[in-house]
Amino acid sequence: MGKLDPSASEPLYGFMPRNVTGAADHDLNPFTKAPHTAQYRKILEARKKLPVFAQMDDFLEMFNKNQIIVMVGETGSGKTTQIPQFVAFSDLPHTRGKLVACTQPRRVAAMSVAKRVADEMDVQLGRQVGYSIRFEDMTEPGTTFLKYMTDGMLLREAMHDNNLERYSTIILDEAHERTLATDILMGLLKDLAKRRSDLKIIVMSATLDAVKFQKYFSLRSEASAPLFKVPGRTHPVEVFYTQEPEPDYVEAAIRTVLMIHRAEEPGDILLFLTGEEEIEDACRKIKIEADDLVNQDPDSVGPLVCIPLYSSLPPQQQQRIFDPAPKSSKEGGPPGRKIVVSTNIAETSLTIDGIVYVVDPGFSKQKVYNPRIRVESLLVSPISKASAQQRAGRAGRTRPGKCFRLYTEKDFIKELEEQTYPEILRSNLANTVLELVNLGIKDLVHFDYVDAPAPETLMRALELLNFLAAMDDEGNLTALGKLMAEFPLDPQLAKLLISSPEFNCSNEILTITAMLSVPNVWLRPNNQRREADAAKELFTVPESDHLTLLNVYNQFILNKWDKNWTWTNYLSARALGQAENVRSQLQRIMERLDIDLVSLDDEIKLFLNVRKALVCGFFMQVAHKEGDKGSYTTVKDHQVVGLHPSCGLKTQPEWVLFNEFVLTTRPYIRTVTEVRTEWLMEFAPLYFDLKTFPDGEMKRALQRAYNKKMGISNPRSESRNESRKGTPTVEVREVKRRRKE
DNA sequence: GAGCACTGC
Repeated sequence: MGKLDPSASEPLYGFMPRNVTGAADHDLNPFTKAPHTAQYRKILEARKKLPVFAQMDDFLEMFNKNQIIVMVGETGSGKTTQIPQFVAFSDLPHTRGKLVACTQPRRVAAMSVAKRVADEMDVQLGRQVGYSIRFEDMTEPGTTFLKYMTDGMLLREAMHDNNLERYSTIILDEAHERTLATDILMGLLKDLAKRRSDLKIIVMSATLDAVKFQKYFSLRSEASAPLFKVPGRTHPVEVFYTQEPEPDYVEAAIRTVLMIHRAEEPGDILLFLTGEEEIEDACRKIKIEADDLVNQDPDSVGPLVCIPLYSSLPPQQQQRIFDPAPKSSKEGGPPGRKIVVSTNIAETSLTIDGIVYVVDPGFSKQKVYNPRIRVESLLVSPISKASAQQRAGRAGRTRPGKCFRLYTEKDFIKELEEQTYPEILRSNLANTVLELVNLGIKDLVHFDYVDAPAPETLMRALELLNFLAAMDDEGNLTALGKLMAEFPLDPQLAKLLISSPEFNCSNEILTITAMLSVPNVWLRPNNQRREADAAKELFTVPESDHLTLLNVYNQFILNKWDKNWTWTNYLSARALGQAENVRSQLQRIMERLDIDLVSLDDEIKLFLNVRKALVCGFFMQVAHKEGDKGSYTTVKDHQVVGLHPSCGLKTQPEWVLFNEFVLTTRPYIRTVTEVRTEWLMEFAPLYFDLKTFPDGEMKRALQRAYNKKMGISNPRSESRNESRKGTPTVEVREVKRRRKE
């Protein structure tokens, strides 16, 4: 029992901060003062069986004595639900108007864990226990004292409160996943711990990274942060390797799956492949071969269903992974089996119960960043040992299982990296650098990273921010940069949005920005490509894919009453709904920052202005047509690229501005708008400074435009919206306010 | 004439 003293004043109920034991066994709920429900007692019994529960007193002792703890617990230890509760009982944050925060890399995890913990504590979700994720704040200020949140959300909060004063303890969960946000938070918290001796920090991770984190979080150079260990609770998984390397991993995977189906005990199979196309293809082949097997030998081979799983699948189809395995085709016949063929989404984000066999070819698509040409691309690469272990673990969630690795044991030991490269080493950091500078970190190169990014990556980010006029030459954030950091957008998009009132089209740019921030809205089912392309054609604005996106969004809003509209037009209702959500969030931020929402009545002029505005954000992503084979060369980087086949442009204009550079079968630029030479020189004079261009077609084109401009002499353009001159002044003419919600 | 690993604000 805790130190219950009935005379003590509420709401402490006799608890002493940092001195609580046996916190769960009271008759009354100390937070609501209501008697505990029967459900509470029942859940409490289950909690008591968790490995971590037995270590509560040990944990509290270590927690009370130390400012920073590194904690490891394998799956099934209960750390994510229990540790934050132990901390809350020790901190009693509500008595001091503070909160305990626990971060998660994913939204669903933050939501579902918060719900579970609210039940465990016998309180209503959103009151004492809540969660906070983008678009949804399920907390009650003044009441909530235990908050689960996404790591990105805590990073946003840090921008407005550098000391994170509201929190008594911050718990970073799943730190081993090394998301960009977690990595930045680790750096910030390490520094913050020195300034706020009252703040406690717990870093929770899988076993392999613990020593690295312990060393990183040693506040005094001699002592590592203490480690608290909790055993996991999973079933054993037997691991098999191939004798020889497999030349074709998809073929080998299909063979292995069928071998399991024929020869192994009942139990579902999880096969990891790398992407949508590969998965759909493998499912087709498995289905054909399995049907063959059943036909040949119906007495010993049962039916098999093959279920694809990847993130772009509609939620309804994703749900199919929870369907039970098929029944025997006849009474007393061989049992059926379910096989899920999945991307990495089944490695961490989604858990499928009943999986007994895992087939792991050892590959996944991974993001890589090339700072030289500023391109992020996806590459099929070997996974890490940690990842292979995680995959194998998926076979042992309900009972002992087996994992078939389609590579040799020698390759596993010698060739696979220990850990997946952290995201911070594989990403374009333009956004992150803007965030860090906004957080007051000026010396980005010497910031205390867990793993420091390549200096060239940081230089590229700084260069971009400088060209966008977000930072001055001394590395300080400009007024414009401050505004840009307020938006959850890439710097180019933020700059575009902030510049758009100058062109009287901020309502339209707001829509385009939202559309560019969500997944692809165009659906193109394999067997209906022609119909889908024809449907898309009807929305196409010939000179600009950006305007096409604007058009689609506006039509979507006009037809919202029609449930079939998206479907008949081959559009993703999910993505369009997300765009609507993002748009309203961005609009709220614009209103808060007093950025005007304006439009023009004249559509021709409006569309021209939208294209001009695009130049203000994307002048660094422009390509010039070279030769007559339809190929383009990007400005400054001189990459030869083609217009992506999805591009709606009817001609091949001399200059195009693009949203992204994708490296697939060949280099493509995607989501493209035709722009004019004089716009480039007028709205990005420093980037398109003739002196900086080598001789060639591009320079000659710029020279022609320059001569023409000098000929007609336009003094106004000299002073207009120079790219390094900070916030553009807003001119409002012919304006009407629209969509004022 | 092609794709979208997965997250997050």
